[in-house]
Amino acid sequence: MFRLSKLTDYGIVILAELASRTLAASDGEADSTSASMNARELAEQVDLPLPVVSKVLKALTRAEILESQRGTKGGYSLAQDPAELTVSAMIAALDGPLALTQCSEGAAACDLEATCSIKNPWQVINHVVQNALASITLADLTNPVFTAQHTPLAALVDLGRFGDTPAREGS
Amino acid sequence: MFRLSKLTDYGIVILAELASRTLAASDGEADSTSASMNARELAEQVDLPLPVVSKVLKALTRAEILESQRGTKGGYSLAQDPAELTVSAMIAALDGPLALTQCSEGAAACDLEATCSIKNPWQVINHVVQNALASITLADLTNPVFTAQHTPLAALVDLGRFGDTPAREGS
DNA sequence: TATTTACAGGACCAATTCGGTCCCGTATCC
DNA sequence: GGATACGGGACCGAATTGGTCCTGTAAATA
Repeated sequence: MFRLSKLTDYGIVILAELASRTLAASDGEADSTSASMNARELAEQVDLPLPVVSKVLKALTRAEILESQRGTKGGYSLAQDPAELTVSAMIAALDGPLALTQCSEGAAACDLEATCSIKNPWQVINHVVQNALASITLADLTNPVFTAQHTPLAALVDLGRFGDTPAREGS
Repeated sequence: MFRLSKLTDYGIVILAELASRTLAASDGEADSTSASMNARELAEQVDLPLPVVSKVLKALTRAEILESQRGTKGGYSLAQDPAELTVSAMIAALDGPLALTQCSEGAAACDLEATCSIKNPWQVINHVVQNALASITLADLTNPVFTAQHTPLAALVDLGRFGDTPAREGS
């Protein structure tokens, strides 16, 4: 069904939570100090079982998207500026690298090589999707413009269209 | 791992085969008459088990991407102009509608509603990906520009605007 | 330094999904 | 009427996935 795993879904929700906390706490200095929350707090906040949240957090830490602090006052905090952290990176951290099709995984993974005439195009598709996902950052996700209920999504939606696709101007 | 199913993969290979046949046969009139091939021929051509190919063909027919002809001289042919048939449509036909996350599937599918602050952005992401996939057509896939081995993919990648390396990626 | 808190890393299992096969029905051609 | 081919599912084994749990290690506090 071409969907990403629940873990990834959770992960992004969690990151969004952390990002909004960070935003709420410090104003001027965005990436210097991120809010720190431990697994339990986050689990409550997001209303998911602790073990699950914990699992996700570990994975994100391993991917260096989060930083962890052990001990009594331990917890997790963002390791990157939300504006630099792309959706594509989050997905890669939790779901593994984007690989829509066998062919695109690597050299000999696809045994249709001989007859498959569109090997390359698949890679192209991968790239297009990859880039689409790389064009959205965590900051975008927590941006009130998007969180509002009935927003002119159109702006961002058009983003994906190839003719006009500014929106990523901020880079 | 955020990949689409093998069935979809096969489907696109099959469609590409059919499209290139069509292209080879008729020149001027692109969509008026599409090449017709039966399941067995296609299976051989693509080097996949007949039952599998057959399954894919049925699904594509149901989605009205292909037209079928029964009987002795039966077979399948493209129901649409390759230039009009998008990758997104092919995927939808074989993998179901694009729905990256529970939230985006429909109203009450997601029980995190209360706490999930990024419901809407997920939909945005869906759309962005959707549009990325809608920007590539079957005709593109059979275009020699793409099928050539080491092609300037850059062209298409840039197509996505997002530039080759989204600046953010390399951070 | 002993104790408590919290993360790290896996092992593990149940449940779902996916890939692939098969079968029976119907339409078309000869 | 017989042969060919598509149509629609049922079905099953295999591979993932979602979720839990357990053992270790690091940090803070008394």
